[in-house]
Amino acid sequence: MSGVRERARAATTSEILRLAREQMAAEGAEALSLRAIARDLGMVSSGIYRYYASRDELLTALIVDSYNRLGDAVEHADASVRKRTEFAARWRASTTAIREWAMAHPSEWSLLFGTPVPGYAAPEDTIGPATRYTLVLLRLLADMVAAGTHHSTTVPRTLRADLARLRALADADIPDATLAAGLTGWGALIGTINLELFGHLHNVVDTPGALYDAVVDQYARILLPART
Amino acid sequence: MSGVRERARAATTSEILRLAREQMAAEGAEALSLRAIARDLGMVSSGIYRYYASRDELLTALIVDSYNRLGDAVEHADASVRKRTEFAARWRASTTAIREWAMAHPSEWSLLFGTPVPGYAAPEDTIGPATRYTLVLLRLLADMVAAGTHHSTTVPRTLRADLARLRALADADIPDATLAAGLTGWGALIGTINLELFGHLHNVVDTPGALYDAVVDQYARILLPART
DNA sequence: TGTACATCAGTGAACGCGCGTTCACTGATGTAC
DNA sequence: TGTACATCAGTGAACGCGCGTTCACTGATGTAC
Repeated sequence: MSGVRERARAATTSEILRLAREQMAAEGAEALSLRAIARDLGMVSSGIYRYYASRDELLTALIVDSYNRLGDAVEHADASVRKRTEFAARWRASTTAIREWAMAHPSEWSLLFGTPVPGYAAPEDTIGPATRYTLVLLRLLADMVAAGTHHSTTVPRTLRADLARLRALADADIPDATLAAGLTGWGALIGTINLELFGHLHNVVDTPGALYDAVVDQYARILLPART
Repeated sequence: MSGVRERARAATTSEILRLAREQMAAEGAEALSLRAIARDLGMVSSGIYRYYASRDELLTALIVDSYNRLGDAVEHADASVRKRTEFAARWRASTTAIREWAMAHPSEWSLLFGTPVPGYAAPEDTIGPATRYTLVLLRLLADMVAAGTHHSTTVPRTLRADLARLRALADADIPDATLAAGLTGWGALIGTINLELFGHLHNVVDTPGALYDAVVDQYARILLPART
């Protein structure tokens, strides 16, 4: 039987995650404390250990959960574009979803894309969820290539092995030039959001959304134009 | 008189900074502890307060110091290109210097470009040093424009006020399109370094230097080409 | 359907730890006359 | 050049704090017969 106990356990487990997210939002990702979560739960501090064996394990759960939420958001945004051949619309929808998720969940974004928590090493479990939002973009590139888009930039030779691996991950025959442009775009998107969230645009750019849009447009121009 | 006392004081003050940097390198930027620094100094913990009034003040000093070191590195790299009209060489030298500094001082980079320390608000003193490395790039743009380079991309209207302010900062008549491309390039450079330093390229890109070079080249193509 | 036992969520006390900061002090270095 | 006083670097003890984790426990929920 599934049982009352099992359901209560699941409920508490996800309540812990919820409170942890709430606490991160208030105090920052590194200030996360098992004792504080227990306090919020109305439970004695040692009780948490029925659910997570250590602080690191909770941290891993949080990271996996956050990557999955980001993945959900981006997948949903891409899927919401009905005509799958409207590549520009899909690009805009997916990339905009990334920034919107970041703005809505800044502390979770910091957990994923900010300074790694000192002493914490992400286990393998995080890899799958971490690639979800990137796979949306990779698939978009693959669809574009299948539809005849191509790029002709030369690519540094040393990058080729890496690009071959990416190609395997995407499971589609995306040319090096396209993949390389995708990678640099990835850095630009994440970087622009980081600049904004980490305060570097204060007194520099008052409308960070417009700057992000400019980046999105710039890479749209690089990635989308040439067809045969 | 300058005096022995004064010189000893200056020596200790910068020794504290040196030990703080060393500690950050070992333990991460957030683990920085006044007591640990005092221990390393062979001084009782309260002694530190003769030199820095609080942890925040030491943090500020560290940030200012790090920005200045980064600024030194980038300024020096740009200045090392004799022919000031070799814009491509200057661009490559300056941007490469940024990544090299980051790789040589990862914890200081995290302090500057990673998740802000929770509860810490950077005071005004940090602004000047923080802009030094960006001013190198802005001046490069200004020199290019003065030599006849121009860009024709359309720029989001909302960004124009921000760009006007940047123009004032650079004290040169750099067109909106050029400034906008510079801003997106900024995000791409910082973002690519962050991806590398924060571990996102593990199992994705084995030669992060090549990826960074690709970004540098890409923005060289965007920023440098068209002349009249 | 009822009883005997096993499971396991949550308790409460304790461990050892390191932290930032304050405070009254000592004793050496510097300054004014 | 010598003395009297002021400055100030560094001491040592103490404050109150919060943390992660362990451990033996109680009592309610679930399971097997």
